[in-house]
Amino acid sequence: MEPLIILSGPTAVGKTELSLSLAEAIGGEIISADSMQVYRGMDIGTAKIPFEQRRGIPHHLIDIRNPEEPWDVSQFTTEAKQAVSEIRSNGRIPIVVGGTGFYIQALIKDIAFDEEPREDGYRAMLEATDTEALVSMLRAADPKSAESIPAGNRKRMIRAIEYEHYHGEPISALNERQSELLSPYNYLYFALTMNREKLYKRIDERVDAMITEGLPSEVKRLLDEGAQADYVSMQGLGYRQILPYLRGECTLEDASARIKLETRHFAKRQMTWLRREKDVLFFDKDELSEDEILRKMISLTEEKGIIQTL
RNA sequence: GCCCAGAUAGCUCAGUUGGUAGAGCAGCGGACUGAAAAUCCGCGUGUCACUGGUUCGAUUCCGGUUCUGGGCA
Repeated sequence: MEPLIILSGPTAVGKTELSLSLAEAIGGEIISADSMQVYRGMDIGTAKIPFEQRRGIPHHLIDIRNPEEPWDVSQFTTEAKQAVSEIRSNGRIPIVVGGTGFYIQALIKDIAFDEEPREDGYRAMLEATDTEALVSMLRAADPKSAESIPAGNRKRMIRAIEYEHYHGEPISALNERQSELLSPYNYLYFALTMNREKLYKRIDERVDAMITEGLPSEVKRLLDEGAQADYVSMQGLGYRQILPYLRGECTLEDASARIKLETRHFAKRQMTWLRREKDVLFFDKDELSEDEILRKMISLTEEKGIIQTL
């Protein structure tokens, strides 16, 4: 089985810093599991680590798309798997680092995504359909999903209907089948945590720093280069909330407060996700120093046979 | 100093024709299989400022006190 290390945790908990030390210690390369750092030119708002600070460690899946290009789990698993084999062929250890739990799940379970003719306008049709009609369509296409997806969640209803339309099978059946998949990786899933109040404070400080470093001009530059508000990339935290400010609809303070608030909500959702995932090994930064965490991670890595001790 | 209006959940406020109260936001919990930094679901006891009075019963009515706005001097 291919070895794989995962390092996750809520935003602003300190994943990036630790990932560098870990990679140095075990001869690893980093694969970013971050849905926003893939975009070029979106640096400040995504807290992307500048090239000069990477200590020579190769980082994969960062700056690989332009803001107008769509990016999703399916593309992530394809490219992440390529990165894994590339890293392995160099005799190094892949370390997946990031806060997008959905991507990590798809990768470690090796979920297969079949081709879909996405450009046929079917989704656009569903998006224009009113909620009540969507509910009936979903009941007909996939009664199980109709029960588990709340009618308020149009996005997931649309996906379930769309999936059945393309594949002739309910998405709930696919999920059941794939939930039993065994991972092809010999992996360790690490996650950092921290006292909530402290984490929220770090988020606030980080947002203030982003504003100081010029987040508004970064967003303005993206717009000047043609970015549209409805791009997936422009839904990112820190980007979405700066748009009304640039349109003169609110003050910078309002926008900043909004980013802080929504980033805190996001961190909370990330924690919910991680708590539910099986095999996650949590490291509490309030109880352990950076060094202690690193040492523990390394020894677990040895025990698991991911790296050999000399 | 006088007049007026307020004082209810962490915040902004609604309400109770007298039977001890409820929204939004925040906060907390949860879901999540091709947008996931997305999208969605659930959770509301708090000396109803304090203090006397009327009343079977007051957060609600009346008096006083304190505080906060606004106005007049």
